[in-house]
Amino acid sequence: METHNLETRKKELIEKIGVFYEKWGMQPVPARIIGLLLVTDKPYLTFDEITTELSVSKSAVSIAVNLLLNTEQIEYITLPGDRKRYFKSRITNWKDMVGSVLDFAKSYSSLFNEILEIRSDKDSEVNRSLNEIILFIEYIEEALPHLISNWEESKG
Amino acid sequence: METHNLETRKKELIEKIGVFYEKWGMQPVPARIIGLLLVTDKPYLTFDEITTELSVSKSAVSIAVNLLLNTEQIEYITLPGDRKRYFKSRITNWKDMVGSVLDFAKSYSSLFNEILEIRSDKDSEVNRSLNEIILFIEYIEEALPHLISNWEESKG
DNA sequence: TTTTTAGTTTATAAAATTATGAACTAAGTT
DNA sequence: AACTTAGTTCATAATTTTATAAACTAAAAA
Repeated sequence: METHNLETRKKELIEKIGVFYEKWGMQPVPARIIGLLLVTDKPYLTFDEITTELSVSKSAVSIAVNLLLNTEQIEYITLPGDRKRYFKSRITNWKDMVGSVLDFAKSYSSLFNEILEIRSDKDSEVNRSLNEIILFIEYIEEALPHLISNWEESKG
Repeated sequence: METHNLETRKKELIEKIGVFYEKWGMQPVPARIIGLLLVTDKPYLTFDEITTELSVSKSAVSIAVNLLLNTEQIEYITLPGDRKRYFKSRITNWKDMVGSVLDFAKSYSSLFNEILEIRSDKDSEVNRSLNEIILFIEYIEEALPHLISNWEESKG
C-alpha cells in the first residue's frame, strides 16, 4: 500500500490541535490522534498509519485508541477478510457533544445543590448565587432543544 | 482570633469538589481552595485560615491563590490597618463564566476553520461537520444574550 | 532597632503521568 | 506446523507535576 506522508503544514496543525486539546486535560497522544484524523484527507486511517504518521510507539497508540473509542471520540470500521481496523473521527456526530455539555452542566448543578445543603448561612451572597446558577442551568436545559430545532429549520 | 474548625462532612465535601475540579484539569490545591471558599460559612477567609483548614503548606497556598486570582476565580478585600488579605469565591460573578464558555466555543471554531483551510477533500463528511459546527457556534453566540435576558425577565 | 506578620521565592523531594521496547496473544497465512 | 499480522500487556524509564521546607522580603509593631 502506498504510504503518502503528510506535509509539514499538516503536521504543524496536528501539533496545534494537540496542544489545544492538551490544555483541556487530554493526554498528548490521544490529542494528536484526534488532530491527525481531522487533518488527513483519507476517510480512514489504520493503526499502523497512526503510529507512523505520529512517530509514536504501538503501545502508546493502543492505549490512546482504546481511550478514544471508550469516550466515543473516534470509531472504526472493518473490511471483510481484513483484520485491520480503519479509524475515523466521530466529529460527524457532533450533536451528541452538545448533549454532553448539558450533562456537564447538570453535574455542576448537583454539586452546587450539595453545597447549598451543607451551608448554614442560608441567605448569604454565595447561597443566592448557587441558587441562581442552578435555576439558570435548568432554564438552559429546557431551552436548548428548541434552540437546536430552530437552527435546523433556519438552515433549511 | 477564634479558629473554628470545619466539621468532617464539610471537609469531605471540599474533597469531593476538589476531585470534581481536578477532573477538569485543575490542580489539587487550587481545586480545594475553591471548595473551601464555597463550603465555609465565613464571608471571607485569610491566607492562614486556608493553610490550616486544608493542611497545606504556605508556598502551595501562595501559588494556588495567585493562580486563582489571575484566572478571576477568587478575589480578596483588605481592611484598614490590616495587612492580611480576605479571600472569597467569585462565584457571585457567575454570569462572566457564561461569557467564557462562549470564548471557549469561539476558540474551537477558529481551530476548526484552520482545519477546513488545510483539507483538500472539500466535500467530505468531515468538512461538512466542521462547517456545521462553526455555523452552530455562531448561531449560539447570537442567541445567548437573548436567552439570558429572557431568563432575567422570567424570574422577575 | 529588633521583632513579628504576611506572605513570596527557590531548591529539592515525592508522586503521578506518559512513552517506550520487549514479550506476549490470538487469529489468519503459507 | 511455522510464520506473519495486528495488535495488547507489562516492566521500566523519562518527564512533568505537585508539594514541601527553608530562606527570604517588605511592611508594620514593639
